[in-house]
Amino acid sequence: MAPDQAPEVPPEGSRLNIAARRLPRRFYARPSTVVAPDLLGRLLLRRLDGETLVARIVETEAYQQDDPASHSFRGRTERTAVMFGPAGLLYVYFTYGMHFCMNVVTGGVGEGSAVLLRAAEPLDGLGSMATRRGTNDARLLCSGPARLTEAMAVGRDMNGADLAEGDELWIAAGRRVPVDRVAVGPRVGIQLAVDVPWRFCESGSPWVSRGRPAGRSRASP
DNA sequence: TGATAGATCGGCT
DNA sequence: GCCGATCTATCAG
Repeated sequence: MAPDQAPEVPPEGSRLNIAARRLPRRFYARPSTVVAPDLLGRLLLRRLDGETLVARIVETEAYQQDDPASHSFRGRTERTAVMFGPAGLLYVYFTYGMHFCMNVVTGGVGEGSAVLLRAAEPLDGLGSMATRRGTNDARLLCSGPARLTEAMAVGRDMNGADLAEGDELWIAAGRRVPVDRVAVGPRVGIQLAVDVPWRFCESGSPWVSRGRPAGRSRASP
């Protein structure tokens, strides 16, 4: 820990207070390109075995149906059905034969839009996350969509979970990242529609995934 | 420190 | 069959 950093640690009570405010369904019932940047700084909470894991969202990506890179692009299938459901549901998919990623469904029913949760800053339950991730490096716990999903113990069984009402997984208001500290860039791992800058992350955050927006990468000591 | 290949399997062409 | 909203290990410099 660097003494010169002097991070402002909020009192326990204030953190709990912030964490208690669950985002309502209407928060998600907006265009994915609006919800995605608005999710930065929010708190992702997971109740697991009597413990509550907490992670602060620092990176997201927006997807829409008229988007060749979106799973919903080719219309509704059994796999992508949740994406076409009501806003606030969780869409979990399996990829590359070994990884799960999680999205929050946005917009209206039948719209097929969602926001991919790409990275977060672990706040509580680090031990539990570390065990599942198989590493003690805090930066490697949630800095990537599949990493975040594994750290939060989200799997296929969580597909379709309701973040607006369920008690296993939800998102609390936290503190929104100011617009001037939101960095925008092209999405990661996408071959199509690379010109669409729908990736959002907290500027300068050490918790974002690798493959940062090209251009500014201020050297780290 | 940075780039590259391999792992591994479900969904879609 | 092929490719993918990824991660990790390994190799080169």
